[in-house]
Amino acid sequence: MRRFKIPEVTVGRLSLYLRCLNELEEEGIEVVSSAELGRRCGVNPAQIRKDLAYFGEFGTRGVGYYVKELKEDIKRVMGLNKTWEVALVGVGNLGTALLRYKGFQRHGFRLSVAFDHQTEGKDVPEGCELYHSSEMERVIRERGIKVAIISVHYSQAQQVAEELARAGVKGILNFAPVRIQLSKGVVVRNVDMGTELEILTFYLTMKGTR
Amino acid sequence: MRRFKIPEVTVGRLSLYLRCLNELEEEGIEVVSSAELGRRCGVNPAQIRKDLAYFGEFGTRGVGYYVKELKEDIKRVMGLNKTWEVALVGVGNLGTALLRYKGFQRHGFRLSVAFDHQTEGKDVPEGCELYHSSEMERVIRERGIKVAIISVHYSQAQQVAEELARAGVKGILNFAPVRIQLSKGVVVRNVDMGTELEILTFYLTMKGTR
DNA sequence: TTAGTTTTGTGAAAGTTACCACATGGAGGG
DNA sequence: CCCTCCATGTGGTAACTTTCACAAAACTAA
Repeated sequence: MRRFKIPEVTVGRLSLYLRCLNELEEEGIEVVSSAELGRRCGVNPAQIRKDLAYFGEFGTRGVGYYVKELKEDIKRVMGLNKTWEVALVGVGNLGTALLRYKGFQRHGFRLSVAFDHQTEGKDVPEGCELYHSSEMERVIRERGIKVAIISVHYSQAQQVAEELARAGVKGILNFAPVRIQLSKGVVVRNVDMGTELEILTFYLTMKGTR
Repeated sequence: MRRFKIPEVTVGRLSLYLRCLNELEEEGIEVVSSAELGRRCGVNPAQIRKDLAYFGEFGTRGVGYYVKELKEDIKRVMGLNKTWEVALVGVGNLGTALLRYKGFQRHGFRLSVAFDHQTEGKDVPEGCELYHSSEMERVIRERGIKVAIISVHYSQAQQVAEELARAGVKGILNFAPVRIQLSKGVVVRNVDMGTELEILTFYLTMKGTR
């Protein structure tokens, strides 16, 4: 079974496995079974094996998976064996926090450029260059950046996304509470914190909390 | 068809419909069909009707849905007809940004207390009180807060979650890159920005970008 | 009242995703 | 070398989600 249509849930779990494998490696564990991995990250063992089977055969029957190897295999499959340059658009509260967020680096992402309508008085971390929005298309095109984060006001998100697409960006992580509509060719993922909280309160309300 | 087990995707879409209904209301549109609503938020009309059917009959055949009514119905179903007090734990980069994020208020959430190990020199917005972590369990219990956001370092997330659960919190929105494990009775939702970016690069890699 | 139009609510089909259960094959011991 | 043990890889099935398609209902107009 090899690379056809991979469900999104599977890809999300790969990322989860990766994190878990990193922990195992830190603990000095060299081999892990799908049963143990499943226990650790709360996924059914058969599920794990099926997920991995989309991409090849990584395990050894009767033994399990070699932690280091599997980790590298998943990274390769997900395109994480190289560093990705990422552009961030919208250096407000959230944008600033994202720029300073250490987690991205750990995953092999480098937020190397940021854009805003207002560059005065904005403080970006070292290694990141701040440009005025009017330079966005040019800079992104010149650097060949393929991934961008949108953290602008929701009223501008759609427009910014379209501009990013024109500049050659192929993947967008959108924090604005809007479902961005783009012609295909660009992958958009939405992180909507308002919705997340609402899903939470829904379940609390169902269970009669409060 | 009425309240049994509601799929999580359905709940997420309810939140989406709500946002769309707000826009319709602002535009002065009073009635909307599932077809039009579906077009606007990119969801199949039958899907919308099925989603709503879990909770009752809100439409009028041959007419559609009254925007204002449906909005109120969805808000009621999701428990959004009242304000929820929310506690935030971990006032670092991300925590600070979340405290200042205006989006939560719009959805009827009030971040009224924040906790951190280090309260000196932290600047929280008006209307929000900052306490030392050692006070967390007491303050949350006294105020009867049921919802919390975790934005601490991942190494502390599990422990904080357990403490929150002891304090009576029933819903947790976790921004730390860890799958929190709690005995049932508490709903946990994870927002993992690293994973989101990884899913993005996976699809770019598949499509041969770069 | 009746005929015509429109859009809901929903049973059933189609399409996905998760899980079970077991044959398969590698590893190690005797 | 063979036999046993063990965990993978996978066919089949169950569970769940989405979509189709149409009867039922409401509104309109004559």
